[in-house]
Amino acid sequence: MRTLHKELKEHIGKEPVSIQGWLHKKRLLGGLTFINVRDRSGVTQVVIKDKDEVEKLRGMQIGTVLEVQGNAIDEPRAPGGIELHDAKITVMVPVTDEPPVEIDKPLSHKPDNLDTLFDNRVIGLRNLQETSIFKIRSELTRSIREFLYQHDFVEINTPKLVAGAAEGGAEVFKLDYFGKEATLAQSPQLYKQIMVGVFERVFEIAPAFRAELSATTRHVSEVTMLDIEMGFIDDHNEVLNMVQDMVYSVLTRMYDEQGDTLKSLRAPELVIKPEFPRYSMAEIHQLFSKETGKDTTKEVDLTPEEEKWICEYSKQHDGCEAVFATGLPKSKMKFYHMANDDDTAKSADLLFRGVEISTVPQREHRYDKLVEQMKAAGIDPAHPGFSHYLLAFKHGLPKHGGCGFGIDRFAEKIIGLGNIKEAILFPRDINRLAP
RNA sequence: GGGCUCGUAGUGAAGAGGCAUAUCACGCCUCCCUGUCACGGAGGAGAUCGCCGGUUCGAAUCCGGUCGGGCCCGCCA
Repeated sequence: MRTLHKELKEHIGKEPVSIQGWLHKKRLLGGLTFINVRDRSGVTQVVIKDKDEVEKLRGMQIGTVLEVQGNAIDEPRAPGGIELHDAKITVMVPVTDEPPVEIDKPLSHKPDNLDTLFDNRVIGLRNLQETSIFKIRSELTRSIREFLYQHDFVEINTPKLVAGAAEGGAEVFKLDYFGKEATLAQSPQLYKQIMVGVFERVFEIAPAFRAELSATTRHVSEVTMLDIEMGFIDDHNEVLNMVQDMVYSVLTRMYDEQGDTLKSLRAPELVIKPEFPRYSMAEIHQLFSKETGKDTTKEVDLTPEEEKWICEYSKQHDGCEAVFATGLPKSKMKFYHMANDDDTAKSADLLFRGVEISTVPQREHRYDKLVEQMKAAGIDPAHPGFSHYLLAFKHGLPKHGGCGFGIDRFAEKIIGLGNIKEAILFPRDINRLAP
C-alpha cells in the first residue's frame, strides 16, 4: 500500500513503508546517495547505501516514476526531520531524456524569458515554485466559493457558445456553428442576470474569451472570470459592500493560512482594512494631477498610471491597498448599467495593487429603460442574443447588481508576479495557442 | 492598431569591429567522494551567435530586411 510523504511521521520506527512519486533530485556522495521523491503531498528524502540500489538509478533522469520501500526514520539532519532508510528502489516509469528545464530551482520569470517558460510549461509546472503559484490559486477560488456559499449564492454554469456578443462593441472570437455564426462568450453577463430571476444570488467561475489585440502584462485572450450577481439590493452600495467583504475575507484568510507559501513566493505584505476607501474617478484625476503635475482631469477613464498611483496613495494614506474608484462617466457605461441622475453611472472599479481586478455596477432592471439604453447603444432588442434576455425583465427582475472579477489578475497581484500569464497554467494570448 | 525594445549551447547569462579555436554558471556524460539538502572535486561533450542580404581586409558585434519574443499606449478582467 502506498504511503504519502505527509503520512510518514505516523510510520516512524514501524513496519517498512512504500512511497511512490517522481524522482525530483539526485545527490551522489560516493558511499551515500540522497534522492528526493516528490508526491502530491511533498518531497521525501531517501538515503541509499546499497550500491546495487543506486545502480538502478543510473541514467534515470529527473521525472522518473519510482516506488521506494524503506523504513521511516526520525532524523534531525533530514529536511522536515524524517527520511527513508534501507531503500529498495523500483523504477515504475523510466525517464532517460533530460528535462528541458530544471525543476529543482526557481525558473526565470524575467519578461524576456516568459516565452521559454511557457514553451516548456508541461515540465516547468513541476517546479515547486510554479506549483506554489497554482496552489495559491486553488486556495483562492476555494475560499471565494466558500464565502459565496455562506452568503446564499448558487454556483451556475452558463453557455460559452453564444449567438451574439454579450456586451456589444468588444472584440469577440467568431466561429462556425453548424453553418451559423457563433461567438465565444466574452462574459456571462446576460445569463447571470437572467438567473437572478431564478435564484436571486448567483455566481460563476469560468473562462471568458476576449479577442482584443492587446499585448500587455495584464491581458490574455482567455481569462478566468468570477461573475457575481445579486437581486433585491437596496442600492449600489450593497453590491460594493458584498464584493469588499468577499475580497477582505479571502485576502486575510489567504495570508493567514498560506503565509509560508506566500513568503516563499516573496509575495508582498498585505496592507488592508475591512472597509476599502472609495474615491470618485473625478477625485482621483484631481489628486493625481495635483500630486504629479500631469493633467488627467480631461481623461474619461483612469489611466493605467493613475490606477497604480491611487493604490499606492491609498496604501500610504488609508492603510489599504484595495480601493474603489466610483462614478464611472456615463459615456463609458454599458447599456445594462444603471445611470445616476448626473453624468455618471452606478458603477465602480475595484483596484488592487495597481490594477483593475473588478468592475462592480448596479444593473438597469426597468424593462422600458433597458430597451431604451439598448437602442441607444445600437443593439437590436429583437436579436436572438438579446430577446431572451429581455424576456426575463418583462417577467420581473428586482433591483440587482454584481461584478465581473478577474481571477487571474487577482492571483497575480496576491503573489506579486509581474505578468498575468505567470498566474495561468497554459496562457492564451495573441501569439500563443499551445501548449 | 500605434510606439519602443530584445533574439548567443537544453536553461540562465557575459562578450558591443581583430585579444575569440565565442566565455561563465546550471543541467548532461565519465571518474572520485558516507550527511547532502542550489553538496563538493577532476575531466568531457554540447552553439552554423534567430534567418537572409549588405558594409568592411575582417561581423556574434555596424547597416537593411525578415521571422520570433518582450514592454508601453489604446481597450479591458
